[in-house]
Amino acid sequence: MQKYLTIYHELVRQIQSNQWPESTKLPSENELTEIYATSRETIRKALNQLAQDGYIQKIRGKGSVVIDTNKFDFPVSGIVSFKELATSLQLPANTIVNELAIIEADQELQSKLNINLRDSVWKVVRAREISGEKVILDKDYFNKDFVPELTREICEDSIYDYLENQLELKISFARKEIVVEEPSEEDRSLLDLEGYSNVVVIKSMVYLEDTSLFQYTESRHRPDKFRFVDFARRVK
Amino acid sequence: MQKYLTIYHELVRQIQSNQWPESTKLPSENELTEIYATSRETIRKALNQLAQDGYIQKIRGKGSVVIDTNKFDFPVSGIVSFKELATSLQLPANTIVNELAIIEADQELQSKLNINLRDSVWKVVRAREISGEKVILDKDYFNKDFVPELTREICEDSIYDYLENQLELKISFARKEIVVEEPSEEDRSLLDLEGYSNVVVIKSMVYLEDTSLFQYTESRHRPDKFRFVDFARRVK
DNA sequence: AAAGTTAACTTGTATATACATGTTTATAAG
DNA sequence: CTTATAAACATGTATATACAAGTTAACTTT
Repeated sequence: MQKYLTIYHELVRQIQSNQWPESTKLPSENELTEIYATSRETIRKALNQLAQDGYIQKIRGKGSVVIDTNKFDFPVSGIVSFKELATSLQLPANTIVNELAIIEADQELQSKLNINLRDSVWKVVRAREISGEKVILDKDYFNKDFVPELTREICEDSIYDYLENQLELKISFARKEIVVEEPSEEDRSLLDLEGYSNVVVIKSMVYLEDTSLFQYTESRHRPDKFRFVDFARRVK
Repeated sequence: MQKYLTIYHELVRQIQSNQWPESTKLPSENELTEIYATSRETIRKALNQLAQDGYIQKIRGKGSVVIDTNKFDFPVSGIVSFKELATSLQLPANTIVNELAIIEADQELQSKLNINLRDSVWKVVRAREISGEKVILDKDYFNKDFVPELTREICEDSIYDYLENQLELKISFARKEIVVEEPSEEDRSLLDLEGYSNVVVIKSMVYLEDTSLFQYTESRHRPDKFRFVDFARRVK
């Protein structure tokens, strides 16, 4: 593994375990250079990643200050599977597979997945139950060229785990859009909507390392259980 | 100005003006090194920033592929003032200042701004009108230690412009949270809610370069006019 | 005691080099 | 013509050096 990523993960672990508490400073770049027996540029790569991800603020002349990472605030930005999220938050979560089928792309899917009309597409509809309430409906569509096979077992566990570790797809980046919509008939029948008159919808187009678009997803949330947390930097 | 940022901005401009269309490749790092008469590391800094911001995908052995940047999709992630957003989207926008006052912090503000009870805080309430409809209510609170003075004129134009260019505050990063709430009485009276029974609320804590917290903001949106667009990378 | 100056230390930028690793193209062998 | 090999080229990582610029603390001067 790469040195700078190893150091990055080590420092993340240390910050999360409160070894460097909030508003204290990390060792200086020169000190870290000695601690990890490496060059300053390698340390700087790790520190810049920490700053990018909201763990530290680098201040010229002073050092790297640890900033408050609310450990229970889970960043829903980024690309994170439901299983990863549930595991990391220790949620009592459960997945119900409502539908698993190969369909032909209609005009809408055609544009969302950038394929031809009537191309084959995997459609997966899953309800996510948290503390016994069905509050999220995930509708996934996969270009069958990249995902030839899918089973109910995979969908009940983790599709991303299968894609990355079995199929060895390199999932790289996504464009996301969050909007509020009226619940569809499907939402009403598959979710415990409790009378809420809106759903929050996260629409994602997910790309592989070679920039090919392989997945379109709509994640439909009951509004009272929806929470999106983000870290942002002012652009220079 | 720094070379790598100059090159970054130049390449952003070129991509946005379609000089390098989507799914074509930028010149190689070595070619860019010659074009800009600089070192490869400097070029790589600029390219890594482009990748981070979703303009290109770097592929080892191949090159830097331009990825589709929907120019009309404005990223609401990041820290962007309403005026900057309206200008860049060429929106017919207008700001109405409903309230401008110095108040004493109550318990809630105390925790949101990390100050003492009864410390002085600027409170600004502004409705944002787009195409003649009041669809966003921005409630800003500023720690008076950092913002001693505010006028109605500043609030009608751009507070951020004033903070950065007049007061020379270095706005650096923010933690954001998006939730859906029931409209308050204030929302109902100051917005054109048109019967919508929810508002989307973006709560932000904004920090300066030296990690001091100086602003808390609630941006309250009518759900049909709310749209959040984001670019995300899968973490390694 | 207060103010100014310097020295040491911090992060930021730019450059250069070497090698690793993945991709493509041209060439040679069968 | 097909396959295998090698060369050229692409990005990725690690290291080293030099200097710029902001911060802090010690020291000197007044």
